Amino acid sequence: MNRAPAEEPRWLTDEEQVVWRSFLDATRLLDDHLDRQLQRDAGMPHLYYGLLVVLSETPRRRMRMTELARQAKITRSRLSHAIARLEKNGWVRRENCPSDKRGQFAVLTDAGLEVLRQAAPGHVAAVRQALFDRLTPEQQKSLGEIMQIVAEGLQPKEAGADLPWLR
Amino acid sequence: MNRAPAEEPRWLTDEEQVVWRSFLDATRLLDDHLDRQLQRDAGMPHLYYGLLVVLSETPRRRMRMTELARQAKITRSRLSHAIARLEKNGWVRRENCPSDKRGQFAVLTDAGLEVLRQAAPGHVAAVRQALFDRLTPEQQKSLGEIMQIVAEGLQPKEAGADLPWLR
DNA sequence: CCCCTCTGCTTGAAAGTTAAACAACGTAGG
DNA sequence: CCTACGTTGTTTAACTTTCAAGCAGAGGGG
Repeated sequence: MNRAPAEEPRWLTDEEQVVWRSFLDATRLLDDHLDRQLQRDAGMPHLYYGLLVVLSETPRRRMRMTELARQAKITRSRLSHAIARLEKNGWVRRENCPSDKRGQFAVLTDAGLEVLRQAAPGHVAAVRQALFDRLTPEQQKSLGEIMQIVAEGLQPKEAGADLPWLR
Repeated sequence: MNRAPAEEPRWLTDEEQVVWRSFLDATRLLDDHLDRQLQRDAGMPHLYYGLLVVLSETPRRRMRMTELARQAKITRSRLSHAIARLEKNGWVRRENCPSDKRGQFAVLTDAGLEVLRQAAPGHVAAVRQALFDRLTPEQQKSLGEIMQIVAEGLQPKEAGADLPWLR
């Protein structure tokens, strides 16, 4: 049997600790801030807003469920519930996929596009004010590179990877 | 009456869009990843683990509820629920504050400390593997600076700020 | 064609979070 | 004192997310 190696783990250094805490604090606060802003101004959480945005940028304002889950980095289950709620609001409707009878499209309705148009300016302003306006161009660039690396690291190309939208 | 200015909002540039999407993707994936890791290895979500960590670093392994909420950047309501759950697990217990009869301390139990000890190595490893090991020292430094700025920007010192732990 | 497996998506229950209201205590001013 | 108001923490209900099945259609041998 495999005995656990029981080596002393590589704890975070003091500097790393500080970085990590700042990261947790910033993301928690930012998430909270944007969720609140959108709940107030658009009547939905940030994630749901993001789904509408993705749909709005798509050729016929529609996308297959799994693909939408992949873009949003969430599970299909979560997406199912979210779309159900957005459907109840009249902002999204479902359509069957002609080529695969199991498939569903989520389609952004006119009402959905309208809600987006209403909320977008306030939302961009909030994002700018909380993030971009506080950073130098170099920091913005650096942030982009870092986040790109982390995001890619967490969605490896290999088969069998534990990706939310495949759970 | 104030007429809305209705100026064209400053939309995100293409570069900013890319940065912002990467940020959302990375944080969403990382959150999911660590939540899963801790749910599997410690039987609790990341946030709850963080509460135990904070308590463990405190003089007598205890902290007032509001102060704990402030450190964790969450609402007192959320904390109340979280502590109730951790209490049910036997990892935290509540104690009355002698000097203020409204006050409560959350106290880390021995069992709580033990669960932390068990889970900590795996958790550090996960954080390293997903974040620190992928970044150069310069990037780590930059990330720290950026996150510090964002976090501070979202918790202004002025009275009347909408901070989660004061809601 | 049949069987088996895989894929796409949904469902219902449990767990976690939010928002609003509340009880109880502290505190400052009259 | 005593009143008014702020603070501390909890509670309820509504909402969101997760987890574990589950169902129906696609796909690939035999």
